[in-house]
Order: sequence, then C-alpha cells, then structure tokens
Amino acid sequence: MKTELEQAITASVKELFGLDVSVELTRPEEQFGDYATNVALQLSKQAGKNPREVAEGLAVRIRDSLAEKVASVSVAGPGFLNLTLTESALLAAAKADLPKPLTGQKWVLEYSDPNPFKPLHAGHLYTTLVGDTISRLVERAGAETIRINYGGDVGLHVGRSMWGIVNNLGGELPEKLANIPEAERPSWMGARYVEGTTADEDGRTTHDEVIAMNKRVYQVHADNDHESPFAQIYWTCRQWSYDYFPELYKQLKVKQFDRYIPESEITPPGIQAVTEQLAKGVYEESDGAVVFKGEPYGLHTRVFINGHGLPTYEAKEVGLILTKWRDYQFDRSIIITANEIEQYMAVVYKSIEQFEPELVNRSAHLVHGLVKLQGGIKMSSRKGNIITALDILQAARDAGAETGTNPSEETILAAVKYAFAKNRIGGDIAYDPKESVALEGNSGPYLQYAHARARSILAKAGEQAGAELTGLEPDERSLLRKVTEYTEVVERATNELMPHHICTYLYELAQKFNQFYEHNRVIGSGEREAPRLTLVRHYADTLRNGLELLGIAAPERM
RNA sequence: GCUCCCGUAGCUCAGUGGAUUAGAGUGUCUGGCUUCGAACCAGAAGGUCGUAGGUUCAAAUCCUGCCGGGAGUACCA
Repeated sequence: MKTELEQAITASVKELFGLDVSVELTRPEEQFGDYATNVALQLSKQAGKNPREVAEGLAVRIRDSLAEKVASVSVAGPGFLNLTLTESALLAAAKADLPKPLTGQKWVLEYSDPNPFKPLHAGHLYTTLVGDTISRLVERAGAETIRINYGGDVGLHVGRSMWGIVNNLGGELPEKLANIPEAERPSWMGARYVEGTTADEDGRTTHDEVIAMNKRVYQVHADNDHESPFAQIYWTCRQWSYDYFPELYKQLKVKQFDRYIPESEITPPGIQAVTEQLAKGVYEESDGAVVFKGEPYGLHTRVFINGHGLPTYEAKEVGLILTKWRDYQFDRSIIITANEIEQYMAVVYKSIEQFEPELVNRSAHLVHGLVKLQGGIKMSSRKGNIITALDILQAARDAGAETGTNPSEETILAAVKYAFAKNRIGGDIAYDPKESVALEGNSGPYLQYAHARARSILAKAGEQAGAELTGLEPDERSLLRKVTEYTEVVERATNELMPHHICTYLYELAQKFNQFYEHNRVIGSGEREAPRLTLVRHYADTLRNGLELLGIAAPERM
C-alpha cells in the first residue's frame, strides 16, 4: 500500500511540477492521518512556490487520482501532506502478504562461532540469537540462506585445553575419556579449559608445555594423525564439541547451521592466498612477517603471517572468506561478530579487495557490542569466572520462578531472546539477570501473554471465520491501522538488518490491543462481535508472525 | 598520540533531518478486577537530547572543536 501510494504521488509531482523526486511516506501520529509526506517542503525551492501552495496543489491531485484508496488529504503546518486511507484500503493493507524482495538471492550468514574445546559464554549466546534473527529476516524475504559456523579447533586456547585434559587424565590416555558420561562432556571440557588457562597464566613452565601442546595440535593436522594417543584425545574431544553445538542450538530453538567450518580447514587456503598475493604485491614482508599496509586506506597495518611463518587470524579469515566465495558464489555475505574485531576485519577486507573486489562488494561485517554485567564488567572465557550461555538461561529460570508464575521453558526462552533482540545492534547491552528476564513490561513474556489472550478470545468464540471488517469504529480502526504497519516495519528491519525495529513495533501493537481490549468487549458486543473477531484474528496473526520472525514461540495459551 | 564506536528521564533503551507538549519500559506516587485472561489498563512526577559552535525554512538527528566512556592500535582471536 505504502509503495503504491508513493509511486502515485511521485507521478503526480512529475505531472504538476515537472520535477523528479522520490516521494517517501512516513507514519505520522495517528491524529494526523495514516501517512504523511514532507515532499512539498522539499520541492518549494525548486518549484519556486511556497510549500503550502505546493502542498495544496498536490492535495487536489491526490484527492482526484487516488480517491479509491485515500479518503482524505489535508495540508498541515508548514506544508505537510497528511493522507487518511479509506476503510477498504486499510483492510486491504492488513490482509496483504509480506513481499519477498530477496527471492532468487543467495545469502551466506556467519555467526555464533563458538570455539571447540571452550565453553560458550554469554557473548556467544548474544551473537547466536542476533545471527539467528537476522538470518530469519533474510530467509523470510525470500533469500536462500546458508548458515555458517566458524570455530577455532587449533590455536593457543586448544593448547590450554589439551594441557588441562591430559593433566586431568593423568597422561595421554585416550581410553580414559570413556569414563566421562556423555551428559557431562561439555562441562568437563569447560573445566579443563579453565584449568589449562589458569595454569598457563600462573607459571612459566606450564606456559612452555601449553605452547608445545599447541604445536603438536598443528602437527596432528599436518600429519593427518588419527592414531597417536595425543591425536585420539584431540579428535575425540573436538568431536564432543561438534556434537554439543547442535544440541545447544536445539535447546535454544534457533535454526541449525548448514556447515561448520573449523579453523584447521581454511588455514591452508588462507596461507596459499596470502602467499600468492604477496608475490603480486598486495601483501608485503616487514620485519620477517607478511603484512598488509592499511595506512594508505586510513587503516592499520596488520600481520597476516607471523615471523615464524605461522598464519595469524587475518590469513585464516582470508581463507575462510575465499572458501565461502568459492563454494557459494553468494549475492550477499554477512558476518556477525562482536565489535572488537571490527577494525582488523576492515583491514582483511581491504586486502582482499585488491584481488577479489566483487567478493568484498557483496560482503558486510555486522558488529554488536558486548554483554556486560552490572557494573560494566566484561565477560570473558579466558578467566575462571565465566558466565556461560547456560548460566544466562538458568538465571532466567531462577528469576522466573521468583515471579510465582511458573513460566514454561518456551517463556524463559522468549524472555532471554526478546531482552537481547530489543536493543539496536551495535552498542553494548547490559545484562541484569533480574531485569532482563522480568516477566512484565516490554518483554517477551508480555508479548506471549498478549497473544495468548487474543487466542483465548477466538477460542471462546468458536471458529466463526472471516466476517468482513466494515463500518469501523474509532478504536477498531486505530488497532487495524497499527496492524497495517507490520509490513513496513518488517521491510525496514530487513533492509537495515536491524531486528529490534520488530520488537519495538510488536510491543506497540500489543499495547494497542490491550488498550482496545480494556475499553471494548468483543464477545457479546452484538453486531460488532463478528467483525471484531476478525480484527482480533488479524492482530493475533500479526503478533504471532512477528514473534516467529524473532525466533520466539507464540503459544495459544500459557 | 592515532583510528573506530558510544554519550537521550534515577536505571535500561527507542527515535538518527521535519509537526503546539523529545517517546517507551522500569523505578516512585495515585486510581481501576462480581463483567471476554489485571503477566493488564488509566493517570502523576521525572529530560540544558554530554558541551560549544556551524549548515538548514527545519537539528537529538548532518559538519567541526572540546569533555566523558569503551574498543583497537603488527606478529592472540
């Protein structure tokens, strides 16, 4: 509806003034109408008339040409045009399906990215939920989505974990791993990582041992060693992690990943590409390392291959990006990570731009902030005092239990997902266990409850379907107007890859309904009952659709 | 030092060129359940939109300086 009106008004401007502008409609306060545009203010200079004059001229034109859709047009303030839709146009907008502008496109989305051998901390939970929601958005818009999960199965943290594991087993004794119950594997490995890290940071002797472990892990990969006791431990524990991740995602009710790419897999192509481009002058040698000089582009210089000939994160990232490009030839590639990586990712992309510019054109790096505790303490898995993803869920359960409402697991997930999703992506989010899971106010549970209330009305009324919604009363129209905004909100959230717009909207929608519901009966309202049931159904369907886009369940009752 | 991000009500955040009164939630105070689910609704109080300039018919929103917070700043990721 919005787009149609915009095009029609753009055409009117062209006819009346001979000027090319792209008219954009906004949603004004309800008292002013359903749509508004400030195009007259923009045009007044070019048209050589005062803005109100321009607006009046356009108003006449719109009344004439859009009479079926627009019930009234008024000029307000300095020259705003306010449009009010006809009842039939409003109803048509409420019934309209969401458009699928990304149909035919292939999007590769990388997010979550937990490391094997390490526990998932609160930040992983955040990045996982953000990525899941964004991937749902683009999938809903018609794109083919490929969800990629990248993780470090080699590197210092693995050296530390292996030290902790070997130490705990009392030697390189892979057979003893069988003693660890399956259910305890993730927490057992998490504990070994903490031991390795703590020991590493405490003593020089241990540090040398950890470094040696790290090198042996690389050697396991180089030799494709699956036989030695050390290698058996490594592969077994790595697999434990890869078994655990899908289980966790299932528990979180997020979409499963299409592919896990371990660091070890993309390291060789990364080294190869950097070496090739070194010969072509994209990268250069400096102090024995291979670097990309970022300064000409306003960036930093970063090391891609270090003085020992080992690839750094940057070279690996080159390998990862090229692998995705080679395997998928995507239309868009999105990487979602915490913002501490932002600046060196810019260097990585700038370097790739020198030899694969089209790939870079199609790529974007989305960053979010950190999950912080009260008091601004950064969460880290490097120290012992980690807050894991599961701790967050447990905190939500505990807080939920305190409310005395016995929230279901579905509602706990809704609370956590919504608390993370409602903020604009980019800044840090503060995590207060009590507040973030509060089952009232602008929260996931509020929306679930609002939905369940509406469904309960429909259930009580039985399945009397589809009465026409005509003769709208003011409160009814107000609610229906809000429902029609949904399409535009989803469109905006998708264009900007900003799911929080949907949260803001759904909360406003639910409030609108609760207000309606407070003042108007549905069942037993005589001749309004049938049309009001249709209105409630529109509302409930919209709310459910929005919640599901956010990965939040919309139960019929709770 | 340099680069990037951020600074809106006590707290957590929307709003990022347009509408007399800058919006929510939470917290504080007040009112509303014999009536379709009160996890709700209605109302009050609470803001120099960090700060000083600039651009514009119009700035919380764009530009510049400054102040404050965070991140990065070559062989960790």
